[in-house]
Amino acid sequence: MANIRDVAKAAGVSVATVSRYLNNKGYISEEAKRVIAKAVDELNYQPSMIARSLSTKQSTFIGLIVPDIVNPFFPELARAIEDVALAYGYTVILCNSDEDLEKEINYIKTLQQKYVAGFIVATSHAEADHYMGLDIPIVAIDRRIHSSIPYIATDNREGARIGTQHLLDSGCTQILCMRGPSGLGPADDRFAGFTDAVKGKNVETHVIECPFHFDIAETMVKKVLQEVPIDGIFASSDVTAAGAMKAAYSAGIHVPSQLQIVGYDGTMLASQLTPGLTTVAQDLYRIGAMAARMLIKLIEGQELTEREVLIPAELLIRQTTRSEA
Amino acid sequence: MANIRDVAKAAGVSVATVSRYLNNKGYISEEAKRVIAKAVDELNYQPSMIARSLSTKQSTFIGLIVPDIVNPFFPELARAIEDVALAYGYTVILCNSDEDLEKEINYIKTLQQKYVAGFIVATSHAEADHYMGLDIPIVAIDRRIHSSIPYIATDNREGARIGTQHLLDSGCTQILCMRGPSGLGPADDRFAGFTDAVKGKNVETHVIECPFHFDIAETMVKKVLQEVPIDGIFASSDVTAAGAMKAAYSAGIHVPSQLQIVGYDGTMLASQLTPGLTTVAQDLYRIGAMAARMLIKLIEGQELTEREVLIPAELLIRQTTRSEA
DNA sequence: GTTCTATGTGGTACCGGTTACACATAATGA
DNA sequence: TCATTATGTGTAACCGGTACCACATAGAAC
Repeated sequence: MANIRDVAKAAGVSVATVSRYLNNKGYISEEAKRVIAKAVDELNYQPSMIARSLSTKQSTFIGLIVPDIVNPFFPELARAIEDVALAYGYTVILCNSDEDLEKEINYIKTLQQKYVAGFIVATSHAEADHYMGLDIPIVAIDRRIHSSIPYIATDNREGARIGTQHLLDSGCTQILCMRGPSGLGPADDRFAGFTDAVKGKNVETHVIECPFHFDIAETMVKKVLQEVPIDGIFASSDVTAAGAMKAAYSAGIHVPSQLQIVGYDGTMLASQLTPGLTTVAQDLYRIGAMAARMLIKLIEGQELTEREVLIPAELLIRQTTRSEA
Repeated sequence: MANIRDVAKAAGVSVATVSRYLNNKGYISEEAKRVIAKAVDELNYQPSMIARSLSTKQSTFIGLIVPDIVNPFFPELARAIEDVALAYGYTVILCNSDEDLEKEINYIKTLQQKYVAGFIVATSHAEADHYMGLDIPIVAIDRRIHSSIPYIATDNREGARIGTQHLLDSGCTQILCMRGPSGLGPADDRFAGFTDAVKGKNVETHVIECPFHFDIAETMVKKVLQEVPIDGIFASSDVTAAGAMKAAYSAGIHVPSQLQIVGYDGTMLASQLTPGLTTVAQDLYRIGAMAARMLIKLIEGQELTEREVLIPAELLIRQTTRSEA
């Protein structure tokens, strides 16, 4: 592979001029541009990003740290991030943290060695110390890390309120709330939204704390259905809602005529279930895209207009609820 | 951040000795090791991978090119690749090609500039020219690129045969095969497996060609159900099977008593549907892990024992089929 | 005519590693 | 005893860019 000196020689100019040409920096005559362009083309020259990074101490890598890409919540986010990163000439590095603090710290260390330009992080650790020291831009998605770190997420509280309200509007009077793990920001927010919606209303509510896991959700709901009469479920994720649907099916309870269910997330899963799952959809793509744009702004030294962005959620009414009021 | 010269100075040795220490190469005295280790520790020194790459022309980046990470087939693959990459000190770069040749070529060019060590590619382009020239190791997954490129996939033909046979064993006599796009390797193989299973048997078969898309599958199956009597469906993906389930539901046809369905892939979706989808599971994690291990072998100059690996598929019997023979 | 500024170009130190080579010294073998 | 080999270390060129600085030249301003 040709290097910049080869190009300079072929074009009969200095490396400095070639470098200026490549970066559109400083003065270059039209004649020089012409002759360099020709040389670049003839030699099929591609500048080495590695050498450039070494020299500028900057790179075009973005580290994306997610708990687990297999969780259907993250691929769409990753996709959005990748799309805008590509548009701006960046490349994304995928890291699965498994919510493991040590693994996460390790990744950050490794990627720092590789000169990543910034991080987009979805994590839930209370300890954010390891993020504070490093002088690399960071944007948090889904879960807030620290007040000093820009943060983008769905307006979970309002989203959950809307979802629960829909259950109310559809005639539910005995509602089960499958809240997510307490202590986890988004899960807490959604639970708060649920509470907002039912407060003062004439409904009986039951609450269980359920991890975002299909099998566990199914088992827990099965048990609840045997013990308490329920005509509506607000699940704080599509996966747990799917578990609830399965539990209802096993118990011979028909959805939505006997039991109505609202999920949360708006993943593909919700649309592909039978019957289609009514869910509170997060605009995952928009969150990811915005996070990427913000990070790139930070990387390129621009000021952020907002440091905390809440994206509204949208209720997608499908077949697990009876929409007539 | 401290560099190697700082460490050398602090330890009172030369940079060459420090470099040898870092790479476990050549002779170093125990005394030198001790004093360097101390300096490294005190300065919290981390070698720059960028500088190392520039010098050695090697990197620890692996490019993973998939059509779309949102397709539930790929996250698990990506996860496996990332896991073994991490174990070997590599980092994976995520690229979505959208099956777009130009985008793919662009990615390859960009990543070459960034000195990636190798590629893992899931693509379906007939033209593999752009992969031939580059002297970077490549491993293909799911879809064969070229005879010269190592390839790992599920034994799709045998998998489809098993899945179809299960339908036969469960008493189906009028089977619809929802085959994938013709010309696409895995889809063709699965169709061949279907044909293997029904050949010479006393069954009536119908075949439709259906892209791996939920809505389209639903629409197509709805139409078929109106036109032909069917008691079994072999879908060549879980997503299309899910579409078929929805179509059956809309038509008031009960699964599995009136219609049995077998999917393909063994994604999360299959297990989270109600009723649970019987499916031919690919060991995605194993495919990914093996691909990564093969690629790393290639990168590190080792010989491959096998250049083509077919991983057996496994039938997961759930509730969309009646297992009694 | 002199000073200033805009335009254009080249030389080269530097980023932070690796490694070929030179040069020691001690131990081994003939 | 002398040649050979194993062990240990340092110097400096090199990887392929960037960018500071010096140095032209030409036209404008005074």
